[in-house]
Amino acid sequence: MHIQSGFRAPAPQQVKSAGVGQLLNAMQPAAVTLYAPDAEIYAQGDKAGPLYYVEFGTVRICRLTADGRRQISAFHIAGEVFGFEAASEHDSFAESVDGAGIRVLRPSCGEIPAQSLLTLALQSLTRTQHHLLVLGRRTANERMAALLVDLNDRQNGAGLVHLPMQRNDIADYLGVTFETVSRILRALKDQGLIRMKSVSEIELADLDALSAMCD
Amino acid sequence: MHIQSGFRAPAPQQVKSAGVGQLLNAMQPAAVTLYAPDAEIYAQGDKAGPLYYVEFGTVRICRLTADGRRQISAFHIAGEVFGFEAASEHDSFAESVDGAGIRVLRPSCGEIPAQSLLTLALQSLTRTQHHLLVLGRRTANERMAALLVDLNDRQNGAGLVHLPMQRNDIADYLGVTFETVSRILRALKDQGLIRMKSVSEIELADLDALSAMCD
DNA sequence: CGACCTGTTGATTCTGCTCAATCAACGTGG
DNA sequence: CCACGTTGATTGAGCAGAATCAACAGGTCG
Repeated sequence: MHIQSGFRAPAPQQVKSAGVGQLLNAMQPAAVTLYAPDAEIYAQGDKAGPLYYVEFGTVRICRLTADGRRQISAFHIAGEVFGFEAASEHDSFAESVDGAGIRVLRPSCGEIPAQSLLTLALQSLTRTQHHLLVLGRRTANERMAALLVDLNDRQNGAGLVHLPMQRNDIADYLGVTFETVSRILRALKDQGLIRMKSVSEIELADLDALSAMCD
Repeated sequence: MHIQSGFRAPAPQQVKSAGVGQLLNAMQPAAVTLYAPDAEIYAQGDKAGPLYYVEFGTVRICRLTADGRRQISAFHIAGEVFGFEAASEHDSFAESVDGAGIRVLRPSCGEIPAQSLLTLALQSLTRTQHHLLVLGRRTANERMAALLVDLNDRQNGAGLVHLPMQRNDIADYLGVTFETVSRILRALKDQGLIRMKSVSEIELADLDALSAMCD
């Protein structure tokens, strides 16, 4: 369930990803829709086509195995676009993580600007390939470090990382269990690499060391 | 080192992936270049731009961690196109697995057909996301089953799979060690799911069971 | 207050890695 | 033709990292 809303973005400076600007111009975004935490944005099997622009909040893109194991392939934060798919139906599904504001971009008048869409798809591909390396060849500690460094880069880069998602989501993104996430954070804290201001606020005390852990 | 060659494709029926046809027409492919096994096609840091069409043989797309661990993000076989990248430089590298014949597609006359390129990029993204699920949430047995079923689909689908790559490559694609690959194949054989005609020829004795292992 | 949810921590198990030996296939040179 | 070295695949023994099972603490909300 999602609620139409005239919500305005609380984000002070809206940093759009490269290529997003053109797309927004060409596709005249709809009003912002607010999705409650864990609300479904689109489901596996839904007709693909419209794209989604994150005004604020965080979105997770997921897949399930037949027996219910979940893998989150990406988190999308404010300023990013998601929802493009090769087939006519979505084969992954998207959910709001923490209450996200989304604008639907419909290919209504005129045609889809393939060029800027291509740019976004290639960026997404690059990041997914990088995540493959993380899941295939890194230890749990290194995976966690990779996430923290990545979030730091995508947030203000000031060394204070906000985790909008909970442990379960982090676990399913990193391909480990949530207990392991907890233990890894504890270990990183004990090593002095991070300081935990709160459950969802982490200070990267030694950014160099963390970066070195993930290339 | 690669040798210019007037090689002709030994593949009897050349099955092009969806979207490839248009691209080939628009980009007038160059002559086939033969790459010896393990020969580099492009390196990390190389200027990106040209695309590559696999005439025959197999190509691997790789990334390395700082300490040398390798992850293969994809194998490309005859009829597929690879080499598109978001940035201006490749951040992964491509090598011939078994002696591959490659045509370079240069965006020479006219501009790149963004629409068909987008189709390919999205297909690549979909497959990479699916592979993420395999690496993040599947056991070694399931990963091997996934590869066998995938190769079977992309080859003739007749239940007799040819492995053009060696154990080391399989391991780095599946995110396990080559010893584990060996053991898994042994286990699948003992369970009667596969029969090993040779080191590189595997008969899928129970395709249903193998498919069930990976959704 | 009690039920519930999230996160943390502990004890134990197990999957897959590491280290290592063996074997088969091949090519080379005497 | 055969001894030798090399390379890839298989197999074994022991270990370690992460999963599983389980208990518990803190916070929120009815």
